[in-house]
Amino acid sequence: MNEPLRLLLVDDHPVVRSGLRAMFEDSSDMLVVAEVADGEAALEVLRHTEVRVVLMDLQMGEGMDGVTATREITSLPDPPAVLVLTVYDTDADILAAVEAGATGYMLKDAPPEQLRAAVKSAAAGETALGPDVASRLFDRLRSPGEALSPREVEILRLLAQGLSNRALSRELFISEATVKTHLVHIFDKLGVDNRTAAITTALRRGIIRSG
Amino acid sequence: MNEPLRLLLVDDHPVVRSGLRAMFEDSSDMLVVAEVADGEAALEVLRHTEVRVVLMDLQMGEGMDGVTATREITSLPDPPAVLVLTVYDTDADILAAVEAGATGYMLKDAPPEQLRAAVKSAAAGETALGPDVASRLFDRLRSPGEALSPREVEILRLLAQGLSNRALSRELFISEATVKTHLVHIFDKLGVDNRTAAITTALRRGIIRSG
DNA sequence: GTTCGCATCAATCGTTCGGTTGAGTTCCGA
DNA sequence: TCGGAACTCAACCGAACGATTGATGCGAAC
Repeated sequence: MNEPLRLLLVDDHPVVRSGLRAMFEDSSDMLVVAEVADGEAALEVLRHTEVRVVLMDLQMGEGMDGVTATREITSLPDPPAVLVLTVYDTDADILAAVEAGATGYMLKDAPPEQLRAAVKSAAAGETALGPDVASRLFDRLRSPGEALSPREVEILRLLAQGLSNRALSRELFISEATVKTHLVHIFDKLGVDNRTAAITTALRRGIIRSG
Repeated sequence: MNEPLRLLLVDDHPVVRSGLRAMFEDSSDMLVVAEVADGEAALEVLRHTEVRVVLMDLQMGEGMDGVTATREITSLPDPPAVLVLTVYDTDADILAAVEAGATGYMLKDAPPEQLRAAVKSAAAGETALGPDVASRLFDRLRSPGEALSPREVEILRLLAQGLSNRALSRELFISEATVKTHLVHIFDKLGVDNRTAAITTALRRGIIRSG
């Protein structure tokens, strides 16, 4: 362990970047070689600088978002490890990051030692998950949670536009009775009992997206 | 300006706290006298320590949330200024903080100089608002009768949790009739005719956030 | 000192929603 | 070929929702 671990910080908040920098500069075995505010800049740095671990925020106001950047980075030849560092532990974010090739997923409320340990794990190619994250992933895998059928997702998507049952039926060329049947199944699978709760739950789980 | 400005940092993220600390320690005219992770701890510190400005995060995983803490702090005798520092600029967050007595409202993606300037403004008793925040508030004041009232935003926020009218009335200690009246106004102002459409419209406009 | 916005409550009424039960189709895999 | 999952439809009913009308108190603005 002669050479320090070379890190790249990607976060759109100056406050967070300087906090991370301070945190890692305490360790003589780590070196922050650059810090940038978005995905494009991260890729640019990686083009001409050797980096072992990228600390990646997911939500970035403008520019390339974290998931996209992670996907791009991990598809590079001889890529650095990407350790996602975010404030959200929602299923949608976690799954998206893991699917994009993230080596680890930590929450920003983690204590400094945990973060440093996670960076070292990531550098060694090991998966590093925060405690909450690990349990959440585990829950998900253990109980498939009754996956929604394609038709049900379609209903949910339109439901989130604020359509009534009648409007839904017209949009999908089915009867209102069928719409209601689908809704019953959706409510059941999501563990809710009305359409508004269904929408927020679906958004949280990443089943649908708003916008 | 002999004595440095005494600051208290309240944020549940160690990373952010150390980032803020680093940011303010660069200025010899500011001094971080303590940093804590939740509202209760903040109040405890204030009991025996003189502080001029409190840097307050709104979202804190456990313990007293930022709005409540702000309300408590500003109701103290000879209270310090509370400068809210968060990542969200939705009407719901901003209005709640202002109602609670916050002196300023800044976003975490603000550059260091802006943050330091905001702290000084707050210490002088002046309101300090981030650019996006200011324009949001400005829009409201410019068009009264069209923008949602604080109460309406509050209703909307709970509505997005999937609560029924009855549940809303219980949560807010008002009658179901009043809830319905608010909903009528909300629907009217948002140009929708049901609660699900109201939620998605409010999310899209940044009036509330999901999660 | 009156107007206006805001928040509160009440009563009524038609509509929509959600729960229940039951049943027909197709299609795929065991 | 049998069974199950997915999608479809129907009828019923109580509960929740949304629209309407009307009313009170309060504070800030003008």
